[in-house]
Amino acid sequence: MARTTGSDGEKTEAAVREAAVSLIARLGYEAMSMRQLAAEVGVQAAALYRYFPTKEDLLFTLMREHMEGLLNAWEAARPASADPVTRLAAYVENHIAFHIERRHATHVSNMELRSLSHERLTQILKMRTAYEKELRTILRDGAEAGAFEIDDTGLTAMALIQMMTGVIVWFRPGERLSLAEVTASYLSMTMRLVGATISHGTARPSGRAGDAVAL
Amino acid sequence: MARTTGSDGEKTEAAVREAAVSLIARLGYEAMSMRQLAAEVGVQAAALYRYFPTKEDLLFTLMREHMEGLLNAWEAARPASADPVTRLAAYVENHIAFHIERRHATHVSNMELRSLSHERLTQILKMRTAYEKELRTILRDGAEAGAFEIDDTGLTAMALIQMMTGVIVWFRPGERLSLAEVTASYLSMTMRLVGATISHGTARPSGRAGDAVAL
DNA sequence: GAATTAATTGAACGTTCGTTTTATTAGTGT
DNA sequence: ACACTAATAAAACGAACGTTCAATTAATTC
Repeated sequence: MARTTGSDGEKTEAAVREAAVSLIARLGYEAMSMRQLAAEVGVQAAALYRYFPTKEDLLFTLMREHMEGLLNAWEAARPASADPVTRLAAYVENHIAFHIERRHATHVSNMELRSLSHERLTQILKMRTAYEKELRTILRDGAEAGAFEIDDTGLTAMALIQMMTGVIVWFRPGERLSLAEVTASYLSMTMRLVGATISHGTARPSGRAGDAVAL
Repeated sequence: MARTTGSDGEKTEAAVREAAVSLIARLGYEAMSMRQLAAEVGVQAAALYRYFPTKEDLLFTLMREHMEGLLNAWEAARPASADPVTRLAAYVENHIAFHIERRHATHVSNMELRSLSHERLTQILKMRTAYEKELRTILRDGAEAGAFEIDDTGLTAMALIQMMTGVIVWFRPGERLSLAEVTASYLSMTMRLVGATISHGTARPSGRAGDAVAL
């Protein structure tokens, strides 16, 4: 046989991407075979090579677009305000919303870095560093303005990002906690962690707030 | 050829474990071949099967012993005191010390869970859950005693563990920060995050402390 | 409706994988 | 010195891997 009725390149490529993200997140990049991916899409393995020249190209494309999406989301969400507390809150809210929305893709981007070539790894890490730098800048500005009390800006940024990203490990939509509740809790924890002393306008979560922070 | 001069089963097995942890951490379980592992040990691939019946058995052994080590370390480090702040501090110190000391093994235990059979995965997760429960208990006790201010015990425990474990991603011994400095910073961040209000005896880190906590 | 292009199949290629089998040598107990 | 066991090498197994190629059909263009 050959071309099948109703076949459409764009649709197939989209299906491949979607299935790949899900399969790689579940099995891991090395454990997923091209034949497995093809079967998930409902196509023969050879057909995949019309859209991605190699398996690694497919992985890299998924990762690059994920990171670009993250940077774009922050670009769109970043507030005009110079108030560090507001900026930090926006960063936390955007980070959690984005990562919960794209749990599988985040998993792939965080776990499969070692399967990239050196050059492509560098490219992805550059984007990641740029994103983290945004947080460090907010923390430094806040510390200098006296709004935060922070030991070490770099260390605090890493701690916060790992804490927030970790949400994708245990959070399942529709379970005990809603996205809004989780976000509110993480916001509250973040503000305490950085010793925020200035309040901002976001609504309060379940009731308790910190001593040092009024949310 | 066959048995080589000076060959010793115990030494070979230890060398296999060590090399396996390092290789799996660097390449991933699926990407590491038994031949590669054998070459690292300086032996033929077939020799590995004298010590581990299958590749998955090897992985499972490494993981199980890592988790047992973690639980034992906490058992030994857990303070007799009932003071939640002291107990939380001990948990944080033990967690960071253990994970930095065994960065590679931690990486393996966190990243390669999906390569285990269902039954073995359950076994590892049971140990992990037991360890996390220790933290939840401390947090709940502290909250009930009024020593902590916590929104959600489970969520806070996950956030703390992910924050602390994340240290292995960026920490490199002998770089900018010492283990003691990192531990002190994480202790400080932890205490603020849980809204600790009671001080305890541990020495202060670099200078700044929180508003809510005096360390 | 013929020519062209797009999408896919089915079969095959060489390589590598985890694992098994058999043979051979080093060490150990007597 | 001799039997026995422990530790390995060497070779081979079938299966699965990523990828390529030629053939074939569906859709599109003119």
